[in-house]
Amino acid sequence: MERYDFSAVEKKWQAYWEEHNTFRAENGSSKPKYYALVEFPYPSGSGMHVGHIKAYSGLEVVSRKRRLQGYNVLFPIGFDAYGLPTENTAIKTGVHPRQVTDNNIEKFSSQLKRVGFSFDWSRVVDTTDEDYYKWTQWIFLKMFENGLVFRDTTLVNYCPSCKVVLSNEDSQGGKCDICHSDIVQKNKEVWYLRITEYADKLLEGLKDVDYLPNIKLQQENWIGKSTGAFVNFSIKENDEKLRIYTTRPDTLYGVTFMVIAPEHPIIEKYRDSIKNIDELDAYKAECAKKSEFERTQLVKDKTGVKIDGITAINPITEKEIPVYISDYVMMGYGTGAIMAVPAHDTRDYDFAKKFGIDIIEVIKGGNIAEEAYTGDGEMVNSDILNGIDNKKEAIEKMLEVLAEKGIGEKGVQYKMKDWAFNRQRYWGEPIPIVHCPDCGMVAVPYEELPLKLPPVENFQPGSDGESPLAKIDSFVNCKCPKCGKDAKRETDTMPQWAGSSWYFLRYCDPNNAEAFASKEALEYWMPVDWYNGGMEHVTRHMIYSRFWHKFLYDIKETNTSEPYAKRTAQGLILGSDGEKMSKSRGNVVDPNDVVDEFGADVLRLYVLFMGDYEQAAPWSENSMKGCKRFLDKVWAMQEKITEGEEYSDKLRSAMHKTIKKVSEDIESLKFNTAIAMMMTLLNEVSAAGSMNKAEYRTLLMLLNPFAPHITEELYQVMGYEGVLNEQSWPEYDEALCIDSTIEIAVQINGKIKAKLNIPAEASQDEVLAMAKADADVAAAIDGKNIVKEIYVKGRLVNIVAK
RNA sequence: GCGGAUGUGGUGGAAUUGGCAGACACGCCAGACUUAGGAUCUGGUGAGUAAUCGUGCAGGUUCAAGUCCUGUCAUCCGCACCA
Repeated sequence: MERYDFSAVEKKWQAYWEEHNTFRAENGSSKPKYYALVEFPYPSGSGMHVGHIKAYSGLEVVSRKRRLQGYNVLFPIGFDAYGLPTENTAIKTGVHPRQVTDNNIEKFSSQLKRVGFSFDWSRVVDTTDEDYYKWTQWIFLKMFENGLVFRDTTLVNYCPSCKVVLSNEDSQGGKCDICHSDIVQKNKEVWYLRITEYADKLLEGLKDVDYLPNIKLQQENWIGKSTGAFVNFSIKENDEKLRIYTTRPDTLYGVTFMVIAPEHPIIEKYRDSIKNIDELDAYKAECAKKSEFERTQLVKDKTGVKIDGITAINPITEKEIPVYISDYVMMGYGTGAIMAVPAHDTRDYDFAKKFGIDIIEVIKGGNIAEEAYTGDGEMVNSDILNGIDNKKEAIEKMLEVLAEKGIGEKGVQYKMKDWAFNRQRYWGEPIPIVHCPDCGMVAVPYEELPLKLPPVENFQPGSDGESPLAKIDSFVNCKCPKCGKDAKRETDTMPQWAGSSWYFLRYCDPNNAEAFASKEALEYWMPVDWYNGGMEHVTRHMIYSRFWHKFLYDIKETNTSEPYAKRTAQGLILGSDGEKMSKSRGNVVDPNDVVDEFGADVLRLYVLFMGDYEQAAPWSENSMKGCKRFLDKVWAMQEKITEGEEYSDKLRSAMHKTIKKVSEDIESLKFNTAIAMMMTLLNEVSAAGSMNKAEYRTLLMLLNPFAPHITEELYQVMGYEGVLNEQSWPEYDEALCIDSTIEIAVQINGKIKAKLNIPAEASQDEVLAMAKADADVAAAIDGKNIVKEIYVKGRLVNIVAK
């Protein structure tokens, strides 16, 4: 036997798979289909790190197992290549983003191929490819046609460093998701997708899918549905109604003031009749200086200014109440105005204390002299509601009253906001809209798609927040598709998330020139059976892509309402220092280095063995050695294989148990214990001296999805028939997983006193008799009364004696 | 503040869901083979001399608790003045 030359063997089988198109998925096959999807990478200049490898290895194992189980498997890969880092590289180096992208994709592909992933390389998609983004634009136009696209001038999240407007999702925590600079607020006209129209559908759809519970929860929280009421408060000085949203209509009797956001339009409208307008303007200016992040920090010390000239009337008590502006009320949620109930809301309480406003208790149960009471209880000081429970009855009753009097109605609000859909940068899909002075916004005709990204000299964005495209006259100036007059093209591009919102559909039929995918292909492949990716994409990419897919379903372009039947998430690989891997910390591990030193099979095995797949785990080169040793032992075992077409008596139950464990653990992402079980089997074999041909063959089959190169090679070396990847997954028999003799523990009063080898079939009485015959046990119960005897089949005996 | 997760040997982590805690692996110790070992093989390895004690901490339920209940602490990750 020669020493295992992993490098040569891995190259050999990778070449074989490529030559034989081993992992090509077949459209229209009669086999059952299985669609396993992993998140396609952003091809950055630094290449992949081992985190990518872990992210793909999970469904890689599932895919290889499914093929052995007789499925026609679609396990595709592609590149989500539009985005700022590439463009920034282009600006810095002067190399065109197209070239940068091609180089990076090349690098990523070669890294992936070296690991031996069984992707269908004939279906690679690249979101920056004209044949791909043609359909991204096409879907955008369909949305435009269906009223889901609009422009609005609002305060937007703007990153001064990247010079782009960001969505809420991209500016969480007040930091730019790309460069981590502080976000500032800017008034700008930008594009939006009306994702809020799908809020309910996105929420409802979660009932029908198999996502991990915490993934569902995160999405639910992100959508943030709340139910309550809209109530109109009259203004004493004029005919205006101040409309508010509340989830607590039960507390209307406790409303002692109102607060509106500093940007609330009512201030501008009644500017002339507000006596302290200078003071309000000064406060507004003060607020505008704060970043969104500062403003949303929960602060105990509330600020605000009373509006002198606008007084509201509580529609239930008909009492006059003051109106304040304060930055703790946001224009972006509800109506930008609130009714304040200081007795039962901590923010209103803080504000009332500071400004000396009345606090009226309307729900019993707390001590409002000390703090706001936000719990439930019996209504007081509330006229018609007195004495009833606030949750059970008061809300319902108040809603009836509001409806009767015509001053309010039931309402629903979402935390999710419409999707700011634009970047003022070059490297993205051009938005296919023309601005015509007469016709307004006009869609580029479908037959003119793709609207190609024009070549430019200078990718640097304008300092005024204009896209570099705005500087190219030949691109900007065009004719209106509707009336033919001179018009101007939109120069914003789409945000990074656009291309990834539908890529899983393109994989089904990647070369289709007539449609984003054929109906037949979608019918056959969709939905994705299992989607695995990172937790960080649960509230962005996942929500966006579900939205696009649901829209396409509604216009009858797709056949399933949900794109992903099942979703799981892998844990991060941390650096060996226990910190998140990052270039700046210098703890990044390059898969190429590992493949060079240990081989692809060891890398694959280790990323799955290092811990719970769904949990974060630190990288350890030492631990990886264990995987290397295991594969070396599997290799060395070839010399000790004896003849035998059936499992031997000695190893039969071990074989069945191993098949069962590995088969089941793969399905529940418990790769670490699946691998441990195979190691255990090999240890047992080493102790027994040998295994036979049938047993070895099964071990190779089970190990194949994890370590495909070495197992294929051994399969060939051993002279088994055909190639391994064309065989079938081993079967097990539940009945044969049981050993004939088992060891059980004997406890006296819960303490272990002895171990006993018994026949598996022994009855309770027989086992107890055997237990009592044991010398240690007999000594322990000598002279005591046996109170209770418990036998847990196959596990233990517990005798309670006093 | 709200929500979620996690807490087990020197380390990464197992534990059939209430039934022998520490599988598997790393590391370490001893031995073998070697001119050599950061290679390989064999054995040992939670703590304690012992009885015993041990799953973040304090209680509780149970014949039996890492697992269930109550309280509490710590770490990590989301969201964050959401009316």
